[in-house]
Amino acid sequence: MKQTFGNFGVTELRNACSRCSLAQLCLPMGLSEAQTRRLENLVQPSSPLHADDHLFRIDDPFNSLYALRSGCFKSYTVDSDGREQVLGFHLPGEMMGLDAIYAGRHRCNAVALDTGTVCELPFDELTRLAAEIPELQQQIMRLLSKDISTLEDLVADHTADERLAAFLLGLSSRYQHRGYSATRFRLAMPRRDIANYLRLAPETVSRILARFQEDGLLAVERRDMELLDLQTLKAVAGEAHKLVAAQN
Amino acid sequence: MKQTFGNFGVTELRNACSRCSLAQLCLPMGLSEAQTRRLENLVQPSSPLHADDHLFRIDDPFNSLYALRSGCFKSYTVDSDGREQVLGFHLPGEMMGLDAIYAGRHRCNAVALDTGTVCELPFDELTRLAAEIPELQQQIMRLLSKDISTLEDLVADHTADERLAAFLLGLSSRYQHRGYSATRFRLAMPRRDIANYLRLAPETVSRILARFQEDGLLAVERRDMELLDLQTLKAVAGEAHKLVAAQN
DNA sequence: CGCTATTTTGAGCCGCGTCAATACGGGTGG
DNA sequence: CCACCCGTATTGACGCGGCTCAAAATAGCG
Repeated sequence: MKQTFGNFGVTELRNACSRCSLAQLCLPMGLSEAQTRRLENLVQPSSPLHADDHLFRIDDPFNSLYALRSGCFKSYTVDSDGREQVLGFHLPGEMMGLDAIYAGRHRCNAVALDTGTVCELPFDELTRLAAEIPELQQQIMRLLSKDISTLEDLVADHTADERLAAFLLGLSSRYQHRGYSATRFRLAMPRRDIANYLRLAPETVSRILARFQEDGLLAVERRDMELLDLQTLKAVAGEAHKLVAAQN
Repeated sequence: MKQTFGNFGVTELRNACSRCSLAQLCLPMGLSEAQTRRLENLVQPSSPLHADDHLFRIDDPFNSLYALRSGCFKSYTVDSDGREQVLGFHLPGEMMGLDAIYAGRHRCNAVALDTGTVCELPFDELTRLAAEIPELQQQIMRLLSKDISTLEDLVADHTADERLAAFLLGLSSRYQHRGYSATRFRLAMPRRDIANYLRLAPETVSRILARFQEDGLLAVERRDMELLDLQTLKAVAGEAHKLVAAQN
């Protein structure tokens, strides 16, 4: 029974916000049942992306926002010297492409770090619906504003220790909100990407992780991370604990 | 004739977007004459702020966005160690408070660097109007998205030279858009604030300015700045030339 | 005309980047 | 099942950009 055809498939492909477990983290947050159904009608079907598949690239015309449904994505720019600048990691329920609204073209690349699916939201339809549903308009603005807050935290100049501790705590918190363990998780990204995101060298990340492990703050084995002392990690992160390490 | 009373004053106090020279940079951008008049009806009168006057502070409840009408403002946070983190400098026509939408409370302080006036826009009224005027809804989202783009540029890790050159070019461009000289302007902020914004030490900013001057790229005397070689400055700024050095 | 804040200049140092070598691990083919 | 390969991660040695500390110039202001 591997293949089912007929009009059965159409509703299968369409991502139904009203039945999505992420609804309370994602765009439908705060919307009524009826409003959510109107929103889900504009979600475009999309097939899964695999590791290294790009969702969009710099200068692509901006037509849609994307909500991540499963998997983990990375957004990044490439500067004039050809060097990558990681802007954020995205977990299920988070939006991608928000920075493209202003210029009308994508300002960064978005690539899958593992297999995942996205919900495509055509922007003109979305804004039309937002004009009719005040709660949706409000929610879009809140998501945009949240991205600004996150980036404001990221630009603050902190030491390498503070940045890394804050990054791990941010991931922890985001996994927890999604129903996963706050203390044990698998890093979807290589050290190089973590380092780049935090504006550090990969060697520095490696050394600090080793030291945190010596100090009993965590246990890390390649991509497998276990946070052992959240209290001290928060102290190390200092003010940077607000660095939720997400968004664009 | 220094004092005029009576109902004459009421319309004086109200800031009329339709007669404001900044309309094409600010929120009314892209709005029709009629739409602009509806917008200006919700602008709250406000008296001028002087240097060091705060427009809002961290944790103040968020009720309004503010558009700068004249003067120059600085937004900044204070971390757990009591150290300032400058988030941006704001010129006339730019918005302040956008990062507060998400949390419902202000996430930064906004302070006047010199005497200036702002237009207060009550956020609930603004969103109500935005639901009726699609162009306004669009414009608000564009401004939010622009802030994200600006911060994305700021987080990129560049050398001190690149950062400072990009900062000066960003100011130049913003002054030019407002009808002022692109090459001669007065810095509204002390070195300390410039350095903090660029995540550098004030001494570093001072030294680099001295070197830029030796190299004939600019002439600077305290707050008075003249850019002499935009071409080379752009080359120094490299990719960072997009750092418009503004917004939140 | 002194007082104070700002800016500049100098000297030394340290956190983190760079370079280089090694270790590890997962995948592939024999 | 093992040998090999190659990308990822770790570890060590060293250098440098920019920070810190200190002090001198300069300007604004009462």
